[in-house]
Amino acid sequence: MSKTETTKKPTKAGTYHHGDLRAALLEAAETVLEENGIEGFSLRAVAKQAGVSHAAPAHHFGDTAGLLTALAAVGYQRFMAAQEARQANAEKNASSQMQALGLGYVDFALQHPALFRLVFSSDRTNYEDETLAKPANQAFEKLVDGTRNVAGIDPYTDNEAMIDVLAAWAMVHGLADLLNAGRLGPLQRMSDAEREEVIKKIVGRLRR
Amino acid sequence: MSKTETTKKPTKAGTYHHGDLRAALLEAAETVLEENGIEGFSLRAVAKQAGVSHAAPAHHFGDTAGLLTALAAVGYQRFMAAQEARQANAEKNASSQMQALGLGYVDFALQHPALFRLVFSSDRTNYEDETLAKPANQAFEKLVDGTRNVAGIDPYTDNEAMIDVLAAWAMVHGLADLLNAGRLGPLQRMSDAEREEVIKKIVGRLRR
DNA sequence: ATCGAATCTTGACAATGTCAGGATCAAAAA
DNA sequence: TTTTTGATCCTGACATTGTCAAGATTCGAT
Repeated sequence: MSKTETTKKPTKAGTYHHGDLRAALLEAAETVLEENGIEGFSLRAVAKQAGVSHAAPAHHFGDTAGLLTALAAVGYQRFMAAQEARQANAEKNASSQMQALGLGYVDFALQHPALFRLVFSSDRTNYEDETLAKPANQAFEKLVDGTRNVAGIDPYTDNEAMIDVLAAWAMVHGLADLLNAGRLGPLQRMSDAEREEVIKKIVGRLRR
Repeated sequence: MSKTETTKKPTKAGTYHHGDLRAALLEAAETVLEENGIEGFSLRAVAKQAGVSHAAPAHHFGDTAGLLTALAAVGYQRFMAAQEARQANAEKNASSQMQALGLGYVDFALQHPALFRLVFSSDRTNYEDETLAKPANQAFEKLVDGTRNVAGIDPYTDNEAMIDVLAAWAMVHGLADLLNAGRLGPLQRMSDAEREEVIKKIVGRLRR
């Protein structure tokens, strides 16, 4: 950014070294992913979007799986941000906060469809990588916390409460994934408000 | 099969024309899909597996999306077969038959993981194609029928019953998808019998 | 028996992921 | 200040992929 202009300018910034290419590549990757979908994702398209050579990403992420793994970690930030936004606008009692988690889950799927697939249904991410496993566990912990507050019991010590956790996760995830896949035709064409009411009713089928 | 052996033998059958290449390609495609996963799926690998030239599939399916769409239709046959197998071994009352639908759903996901993804979470299938839309609707009708038998009301005329349909679908689909993605660690390492008990408990959270 | 259409092959092209080797730059070492 | 070392980024190459065009082969109807 602050470097003097050199003769050749292989990058937008005019410097041979980019400065923060890793972050720029992640941003470009998110753009390419949302535009082309996960099956049309291309490493070279990411490089072009970032204005660097086609082999540049390898130095920061290794291969495609490495880049997609790092991008999935970013996806979890978007995911938890969507949930926290819902929680901030919801009443502070346990059950409203729990419902907000579910609505945020669906929000994320609808606002970032390709990222949602990358995070939850891709073979090209490596969950053994700590940079991805950590936010994934954080997101799960939010669900466990919410359930603990509603049920009044720690799911890690009470099996029935852990069943509640898994049931809530499965229900909301299935709803989000089917919506994302366009498999719930009538729901897709509703207004946001209408759809939200139906979603609340569906999730309301979750009882003990 | 019954043709006389010709001099050159570009195909396994020894004939220039294969006879039923379309079916052979579908079979090969299913093999390649389960071996390489959906993201490693390759048209040329399918052709090689079937013993024909790399461009042969185009004459029967157009492009990759065409082949995958036809393969997804096959997937729905596997899917409904898994459900019917469960129903055949279940008690004949409405609620047991409904539970069997769910268990068959999960069976399909675990027995055909890549096919499951192709059917439910792929951008490369065309649901406007009648050959795919038809079995998809058939599968949905099985769910509607099951719910009608349990609730005693037609979901197409009663909104609450349709909510039941969607809730059951979302719950079971989410469970199957998360299991398929390996995101439910503890459940994965259980024996089939143990896992089935937990699954029944989770789905049991579905009440009205 | 012949002709047209369907079936399948061969060859080519652009695009892709990945690797090897070289160019450039920043910052520590001298 | 100069040198050096390692990180950063580029160029070029290769095998693989999907798709198209054109030719070869076979089937079926006339």
